[in-house]
Amino acid sequence: MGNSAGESGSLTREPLDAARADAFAPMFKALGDPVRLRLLSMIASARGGEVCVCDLTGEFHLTGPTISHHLKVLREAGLVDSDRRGTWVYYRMIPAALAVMGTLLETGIPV
Amino acid sequence: MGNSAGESGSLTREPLDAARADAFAPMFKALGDPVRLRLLSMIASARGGEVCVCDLTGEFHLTGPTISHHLKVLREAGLVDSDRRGTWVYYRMIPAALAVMGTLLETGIPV
DNA sequence: GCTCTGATTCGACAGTTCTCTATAAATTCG
DNA sequence: CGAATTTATAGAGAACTGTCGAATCAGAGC
Repeated sequence: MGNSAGESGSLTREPLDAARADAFAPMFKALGDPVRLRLLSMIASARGGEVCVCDLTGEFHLTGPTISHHLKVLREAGLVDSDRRGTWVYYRMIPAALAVMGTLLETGIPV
Repeated sequence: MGNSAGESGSLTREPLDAARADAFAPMFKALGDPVRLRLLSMIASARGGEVCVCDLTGEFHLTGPTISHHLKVLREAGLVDSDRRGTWVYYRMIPAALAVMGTLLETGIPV
């Protein structure tokens, strides 16, 4: 890839350059809202690897359009993908995205 | 700790409840800005474990107050801590915070 | 085709955020 | 003390965000 921020990609190894920061920040930003964090968690932990929007909406005291908006933010951040099957729309996680973020946050300190 | 979201804490294991989402979202939100992502990276990767604000400011095309604002956001999110020694203020990472976030993002899928 | 249901888009509004300038606080040094 | 330096706070303005209600789009089934 030829980047200058280390192959491990960890934030703690060396300073992130501006271009990479611009690329990664939107992912963190997408998770920076409690509703989206729960949505992603529901999607990521769903049995079968995907979940219907109809099963997400009821878990929040929010209208459909608002849930739809948050799902769009997650989608545009590259964290999830969706596809329609008949009447319903199913969302699934993009595992590589979470992996990238997780790698960025590695401290090298055992938890 | 007696939580209901699993000891591993991973987002992918089971859905995050609202209270935990409220607790964790601000950390992600704090990293959701490219300037703060770079600031945290500079702080986290600094030799000696800490860095003087005077060494951060020059790396951005932003005024001092703006950098100060972003550092405050990182501090209030619990990601960094600061202390003044003489004229200068030094910031250092709180490693446990990054570890918590990293654990949340674990997919169980080897990178 | 018409209607019903599920999901998204549109338009609006209150609240928040990012940035700046100006000012203030903390500390050192003469 | 007074001046210089470094960092933080206060206040303001433009831009963005989260939420809603209304309208629209996509399919299923009569």
